[in-house]
Amino acid sequence: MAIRVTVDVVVFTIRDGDLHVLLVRRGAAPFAGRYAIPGGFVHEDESLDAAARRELSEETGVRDVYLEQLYSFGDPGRDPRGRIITVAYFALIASDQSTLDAGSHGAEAGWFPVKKPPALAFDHGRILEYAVERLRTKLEYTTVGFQLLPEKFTLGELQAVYEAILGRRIDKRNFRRKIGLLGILTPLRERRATGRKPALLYRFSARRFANLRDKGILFPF
Amino acid sequence: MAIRVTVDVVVFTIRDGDLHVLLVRRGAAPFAGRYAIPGGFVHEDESLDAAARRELSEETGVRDVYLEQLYSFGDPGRDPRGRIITVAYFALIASDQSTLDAGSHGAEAGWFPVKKPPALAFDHGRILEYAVERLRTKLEYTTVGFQLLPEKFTLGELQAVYEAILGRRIDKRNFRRKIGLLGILTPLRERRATGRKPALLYRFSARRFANLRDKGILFPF
DNA sequence: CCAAAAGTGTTAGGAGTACACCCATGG
DNA sequence: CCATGGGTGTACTCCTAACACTTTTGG
Repeated sequence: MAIRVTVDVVVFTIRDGDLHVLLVRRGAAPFAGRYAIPGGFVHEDESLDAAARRELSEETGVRDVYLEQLYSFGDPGRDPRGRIITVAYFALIASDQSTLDAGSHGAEAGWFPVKKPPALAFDHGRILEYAVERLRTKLEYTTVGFQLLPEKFTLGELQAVYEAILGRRIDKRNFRRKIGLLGILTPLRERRATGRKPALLYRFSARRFANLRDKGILFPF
Repeated sequence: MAIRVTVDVVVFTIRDGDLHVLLVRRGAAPFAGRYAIPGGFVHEDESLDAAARRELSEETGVRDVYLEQLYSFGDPGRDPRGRIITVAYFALIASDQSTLDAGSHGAEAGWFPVKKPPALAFDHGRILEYAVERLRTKLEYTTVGFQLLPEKFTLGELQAVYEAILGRRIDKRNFRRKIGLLGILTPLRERRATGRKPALLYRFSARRFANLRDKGILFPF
């Protein structure tokens, strides 16, 4: 029997100030009833990236998200049904787009806090840990953090994303100064009452970032 | 026809002060006569890591090297023989162990400078670029650099490794001070005449490194 | 009026970078 | 004796981290 290849996509979003991951409940054996990372077999005529995007859109209805290949898991015995190699991806969804299409596949899908995930099927616990670790690392030297926010956001929300993923508090003044120095945020003429005092809204300026990105700009948090 | 899976291993070493990569000349079509990154099909009962180690030892006779999974390449059409997904690895061989077993597979294998590699088969040019980029990145925040040196080495040799891979000169005094601050080298009571004045030999102290590794120690070059 | 998040500067310490000369040896 | 890499210290700059109070609004 041949080796088969799947892609699994670890989808993150921020909900209620905490990092959450998308999981689906398995209906059939093995691991019936357990939660698993969404994924499926790679079609013979599609690239790995395309397979990941297709699975993601089938499971959640979401398109045009940030998607990045993570690692390939291929130990024999990781799937009792046979030799299955999984190319794992991770994806980020803005918090205002994280409502799920009901009934895709009839599968029960839901968001679970990364701090306390349920027991997972197969070796998916390991895949999830790996994805969280990668997300933390990338947060510090890329702009992935913005992918988790709506187009317009406050500085408090941006800081909350960093704190949720890094798992520690960041000094507000230092955070704002450094973000300001990067010069990649465009302040808008709008405010939003996220707390009591209305906060200024910003938008990520991809244009300004492109000018600097290959110069080794770091996010020093 | 099913999807097949290979592992390819991008093997690096330092020769004559420059970064080199191990390539094999293809005997059969497609791309007969071209050079390619060594690799082969994953067996059904072995893990991806084990497959990479096996391929590496079959091609070079080398064991116990630093090996790390790189990325999986799976575009349809990347191999004219059919749908083949390649899990790429990179490996580092100490310069004193880079003599190749002649005649493994009867394949012509040899070291080529990464600065001016020959034209490569398949999408192996892209895989090589990806591996070089990863090596550069990892050099700056891990101890992979030591994998390219023999057990005993001089500070000049260590600096040459960094310069070869990063492609730029490093100030000698700054380099030595920072390496010294890390406290991960054990000075030996031996010297070697690598230039004219005999230089003190050092050994990498994995023990001391382990104490610090999870504290975010960086190699600031 | 009170709770809650917004917003704002300064300082001290540490790290990075630039820079030049003498030493020991082999040929 | 000379060419070659070995070996060493200082000063300036910049980044980081620590730190507290006033403002605005909703309830």
